[in-house]
Amino acid sequence: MTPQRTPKLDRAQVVDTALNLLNEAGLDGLTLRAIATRLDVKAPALYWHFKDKQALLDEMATEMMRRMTGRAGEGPPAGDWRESYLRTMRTLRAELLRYRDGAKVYSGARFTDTSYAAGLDASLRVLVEAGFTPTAATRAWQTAYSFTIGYVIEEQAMGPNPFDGAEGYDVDARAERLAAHPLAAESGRVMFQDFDEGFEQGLAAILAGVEATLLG
Amino acid sequence: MTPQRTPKLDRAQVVDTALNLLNEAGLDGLTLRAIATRLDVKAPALYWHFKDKQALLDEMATEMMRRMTGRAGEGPPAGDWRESYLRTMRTLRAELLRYRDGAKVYSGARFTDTSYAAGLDASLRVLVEAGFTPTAATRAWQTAYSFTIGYVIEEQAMGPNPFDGAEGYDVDARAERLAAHPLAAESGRVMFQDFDEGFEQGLAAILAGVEATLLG
DNA sequence: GCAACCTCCTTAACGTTGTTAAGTAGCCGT
DNA sequence: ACGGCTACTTAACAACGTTAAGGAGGTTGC
Repeated sequence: MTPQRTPKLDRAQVVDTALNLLNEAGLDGLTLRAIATRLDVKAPALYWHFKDKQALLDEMATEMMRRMTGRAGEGPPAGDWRESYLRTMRTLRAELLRYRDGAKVYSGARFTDTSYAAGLDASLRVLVEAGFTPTAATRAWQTAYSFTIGYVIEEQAMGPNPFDGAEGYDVDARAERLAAHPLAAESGRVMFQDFDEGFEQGLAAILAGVEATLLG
Repeated sequence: MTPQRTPKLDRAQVVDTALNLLNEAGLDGLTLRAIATRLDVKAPALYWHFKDKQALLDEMATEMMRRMTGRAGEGPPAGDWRESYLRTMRTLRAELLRYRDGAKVYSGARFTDTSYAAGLDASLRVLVEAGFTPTAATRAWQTAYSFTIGYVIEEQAMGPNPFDGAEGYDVDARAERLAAHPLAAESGRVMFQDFDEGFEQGLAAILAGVEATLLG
């Protein structure tokens, strides 16, 4: 009589639904009851599959990471280490941007398995084969990684929201408030307007600096 | 008879108490009721001074920023732009590290006034006077800023907690799990062990890269 | 000298959240 | 046919952010 309910529920299905809901409702709207309703289930049912909400968030972050490393292998093989390095970080940013508050969810979580290790290992190996010591390769990776996370957090907090139609930070109003500090006022237009360019220029600078200071 | 209650309560006092509580109880423990109890007041009283909890968090972030820019002017005057750039970011990191979950609180908030503008303007002016265009100066600043925020978020999530005695991420256990990926395994020891060095090396790389790619 | 008023707080309560306890329908092996 | 596991439901709890209503205490107007 009831239309037909999916007979079982598994972790992957919960995670997928939660990621979809994240995009539509944001991190605030991502409640266990809302997720459960989408799955045609009551909230406590989720506790059969996850220890608590944080475990679900951790699994969501892990799934984001899996999709990211899955995507990193696509396309023509990267030429030198520079191309590989840029591509890894661009893919990371793109994946974080695919979800509303993606960077916040991602940075607040711990991975639930070691599936990230293969991708990380491959990225580091490219650097080591190009002449970096293992330590220097790690520092190079970590530097661009931290930059990307920090950048996207700011971007998702301040930029226009592609999921609902929310406007971004009002840079003109900001510039007016800061009229007494012309450089600071103008900088808002640079920082909060073209996020792609800001990311690319920052990443290019880091690449150049890593090459100059960390490559043996 | 009662020991003596401060007769009035003002925003600054609330913010100061909240920042202290943040260090002792963490972001999870930072509830309006807990803050109010410390101030010898009931929770709804806080709504007289702040529109809602986010407004209090915004004010806390603004206060952190004020303490940071206040501290940035100390010490001998910076020599060249490089020293100024490094000092600004080191001060930012140090201030974020002074509070438990400091980077999370800071990055999730919007400033409540324009008091940050003077410090930002000064930092940018140093760069412009050194030959950066205003746009390039902004990008240079933004790159190191994003890196610092992202780095400290990771640092406070994974590192040992100086406030309670919580141990950091178990790097040896991690290395064991990742035995199949030796570079990834070893990288954990580099990334999660000496956070000061990781920050300094990343910042040095960014400085060099910014000089090479953004300085006219 | 008293009433009106504003400031700043309290008491009480509401709706929502994550989470736990206890029970139950369906299936599976024996 | 029966016990037991799996996967859920119903009911409830404590804690949270927040709002409504009211009250104590000083200040002002007349």
